[in-house]
Amino acid sequence: MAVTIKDVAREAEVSVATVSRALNGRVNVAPEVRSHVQAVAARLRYIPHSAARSLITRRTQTIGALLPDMHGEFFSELIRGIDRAARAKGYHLLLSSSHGDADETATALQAMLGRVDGLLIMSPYADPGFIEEHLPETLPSILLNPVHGHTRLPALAVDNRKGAYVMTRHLVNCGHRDIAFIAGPKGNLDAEERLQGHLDALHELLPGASEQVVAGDFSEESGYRAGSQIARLQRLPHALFAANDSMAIGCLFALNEAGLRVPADIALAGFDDIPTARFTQPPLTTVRVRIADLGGRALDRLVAAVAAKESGHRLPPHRIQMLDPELVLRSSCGMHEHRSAGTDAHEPVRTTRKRVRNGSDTRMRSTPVKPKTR
Amino acid sequence: MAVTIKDVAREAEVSVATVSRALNGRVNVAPEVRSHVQAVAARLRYIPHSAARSLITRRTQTIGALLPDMHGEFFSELIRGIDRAARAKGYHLLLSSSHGDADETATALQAMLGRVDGLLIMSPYADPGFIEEHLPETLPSILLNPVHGHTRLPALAVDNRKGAYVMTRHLVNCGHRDIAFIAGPKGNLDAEERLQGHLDALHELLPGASEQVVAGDFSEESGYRAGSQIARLQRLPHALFAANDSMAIGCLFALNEAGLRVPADIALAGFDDIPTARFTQPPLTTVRVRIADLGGRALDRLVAAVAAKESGHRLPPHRIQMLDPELVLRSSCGMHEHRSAGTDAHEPVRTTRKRVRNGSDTRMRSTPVKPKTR
DNA sequence: GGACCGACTGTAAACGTTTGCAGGCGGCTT
DNA sequence: AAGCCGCCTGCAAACGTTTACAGTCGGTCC
Repeated sequence: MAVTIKDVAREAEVSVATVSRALNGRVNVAPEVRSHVQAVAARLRYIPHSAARSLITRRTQTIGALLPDMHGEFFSELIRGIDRAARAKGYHLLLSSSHGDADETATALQAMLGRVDGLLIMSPYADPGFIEEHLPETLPSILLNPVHGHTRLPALAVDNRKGAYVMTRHLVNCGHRDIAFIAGPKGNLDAEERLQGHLDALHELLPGASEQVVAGDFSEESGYRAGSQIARLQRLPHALFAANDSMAIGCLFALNEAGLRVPADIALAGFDDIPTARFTQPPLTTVRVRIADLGGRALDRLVAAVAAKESGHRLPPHRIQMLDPELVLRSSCGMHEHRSAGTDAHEPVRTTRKRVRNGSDTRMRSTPVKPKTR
Repeated sequence: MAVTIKDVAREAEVSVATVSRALNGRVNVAPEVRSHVQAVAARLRYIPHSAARSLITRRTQTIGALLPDMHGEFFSELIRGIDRAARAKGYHLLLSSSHGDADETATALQAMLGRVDGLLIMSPYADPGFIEEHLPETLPSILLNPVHGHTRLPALAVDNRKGAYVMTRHLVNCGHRDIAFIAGPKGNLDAEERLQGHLDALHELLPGASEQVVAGDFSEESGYRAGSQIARLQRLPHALFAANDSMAIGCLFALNEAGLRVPADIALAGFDDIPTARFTQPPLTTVRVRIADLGGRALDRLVAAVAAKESGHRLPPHRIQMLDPELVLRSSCGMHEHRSAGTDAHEPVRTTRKRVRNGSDTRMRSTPVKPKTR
C-alpha cells in the first residue's frame, strides 16, 4: 500500500541499503547517487515507517509527558516550554494529562511505557512507592514539582517555600505586622511548602507573632469563604497571604462584599501570577513562577539523561533542581501606602527590577538571572 | 536487554504465538494457560515493544495534534478535550504546538507523518494548497476551525458568525441602537467571521444603521487604543462589541480612564469568555465557546474516520460541522438597565438558562442541549 | 603489471511482534 | 471402533528498516 524503502530502491535502481544511507545522511554514498535517491524519494512521497526504524534502532525519538489535571495558563505554559524544547532537540512529545487519581495515572503510565525514550512526570501521586511499582528502572525519567520525600529520580521543582518566604518578608517590609495565611489543601505538597515558607518568614522576622492560618483548598470558593470568615473577625489582620491566586481572588470578592477596601483596610497577596491577577481591583501582588522555563529545562535534562544512557555513560548524580520564583509587586499589598519597595533592598540576594508592558508591575527576582543554557 | 515476548514464552513454557494470543485477549487460548502467561508476563515486567507491533499491524494507536501557538485557557481546554477523548478511545496523543509560521508547521507535520494513524489540524496556515502539498491523501485528518475555502478534509468549527450575530441581536434587544464593533486582525478568519456576523445582525435588525468598525488586532493594547479613540468621539455609541475578550478588557481600561461608566454610559461586550471576563468591573458579557467539546468531538470524528479507513468502508461525505457558541450574560451589556433579557425570548431558536456557580452568570444556549454521545 | 587501497554499493541478518496455517489430541457420533 | 470435529497450540513468515560484512571497481604505488 504505502511506499516503502524498497519501492524507492527499485525506482532509483539502487539497493535499499543505499537508499537508507542516502536519506539518513551517512557518509560513503556518492553525491550524485544521494541526490538522485532524494529526488526519487520526494517524487514517490516516501515516508519512512518510524515503527520499523524504532524496532531496529531501539529508540523512538519520543518523550512522554505525564501530567495531572491542570487548567489555564499554567498548563499551556508548561506544555509550551516542553514542546519547544522537545522540537529543538528533535524529539516528539507524547502527552497524557488530566489524571484524576493514582490508578488513572498508573494506567496512563503503563500505556506509554513501550513508546517513549524518556518520561517527564508531574503528578501528585508519583510518590516513591508509585514510582517503584510502575516505572522501569531503565527508563530515564524526570520528576516535576515533587519533593515527595526522596526518590531515585532526578527532579525539578519550583521553590514554593522560598517564594512564600520572600512574599511574607515583603509584607513585613511593607509594615504589616499581623499577617494571616489562607492555606491550600491538606496533603498537597505545593500548599504545604508555601505554608512552611510563610511560617518560616513569620517566625524569623516577627518573633513571637501568632500564626493565623485559615483553611482553604486552592479553589476560588474556599478563598471566598476564608475572606468572609476573616472579615467577621473582631480584630482584622493587616495583611492576607493566600497560598494561590484563585483563593486570593475569591477572598477579594468576600472582602469587597464586606465593605473592606484592599489595600487600605487590609493588604492581600497571592501566589502563581495567573493572568487574572493583573485585572483584579486592585491588581494582585503575587509570586510568579516561570512555568515554560520549568518545562523546557526539565525536557533538556531528560534528553541529556537519555543520551547518557545510550552512550553508556553513567548518569550524573540525581539532583533536585530548584527554580526560584519571583515577586510581582502590584498594588494589593499596599506597599506604596506603608513603605516603598525600597525597603526590600536590604535583602541579601540581588534583586532586579524592570518595567513591563502593563506599567503597573514591578518584578523582583530573588537571584541573578541565569543565562539560558544553550 | 529488555524482556521480550520470547523471554515470556520460554519462562512460561509455551510458544510466542500463545503468549501473544493470551496477552491480547484472543479467543482460542485455554483459560489456565492464559492466566499463567499473564502471571509470568507480570512477574517479568514484560512491556510489549509497540514499534514491533505497529510494524506488523500497521497502526500506531496514536493520533497527532498539530496546533498553533496558543495561550491560556483556550489551549488547555482544547487539549483536555482531545486528550480525554483519545484516552477513552484507546489512542495516544502526539502533540506539536506553537508553530509560528507555515514552514514550521510543515516541518512539524512531516515529522509526524510516519507516526500517527490520524491527524487533527488547527492551523492558520492549513489552507487547501498547504494541505495538498504536505498531507498524504491516505491519512485520515480533521481540520479544526478552518473554513479556509474548501478542502477535501472534514472540519469542525466554532460558529463565530452565529455567535457574533446573536450577541449583536442581544445588544439590540437591550435597547442599544448605535453599536460600534472593535475588529480583530485583517486576514484572521475568526475575526472576519465575527465581524460578518455582527454586520449581518446590524443590517437585518437595524436597517439603515451605519457601520462603525474600529480596527484592532485581538491584543489588549489594541482594545485599549480603540477604547481611547471611541471615548474621544463627539457622539458616543450606545454599545461596543469587541471581537474578543482581550480587546474588550483593554477597551474597558480606556473607558474607565476616560471617566466613562460601563454599562451606564456605554455598554460593552466581548467574545470568547476567557476566565478573566468574570472578574472585570463590571463583569463582561461575552460569547462562550465550548472548547473542550470542540476538541473531544474532533477526536471522536477522527477516530471514526480511522476506523472507517481500516475496515475499508468509504468515509462518510466530508462535512463541516459547526459548533454553536453560547451567550454569557453578565452586567457589562447593560441589559438589566434597559430591558430584561426576556426580550431575547422571541428568538426563533430555543434557549435555556441556568444559574451557575458564580451566581452572576446567565447562560443562554442558542440550540437545544444535545445528549453526550456515548 | 600486479598488489593494494579507498570509495562506494549490495547482500542479508536482525529487531519483536502478529497471524495464517497446520497439526495434535480428546471426545462424541455413528 | 473408526471417523470426525473442535479446541487449542506451535511453526514460520511477514512487516520495513538499519547496518555489519563482503564485494566491486578504478586508480596508485612499487
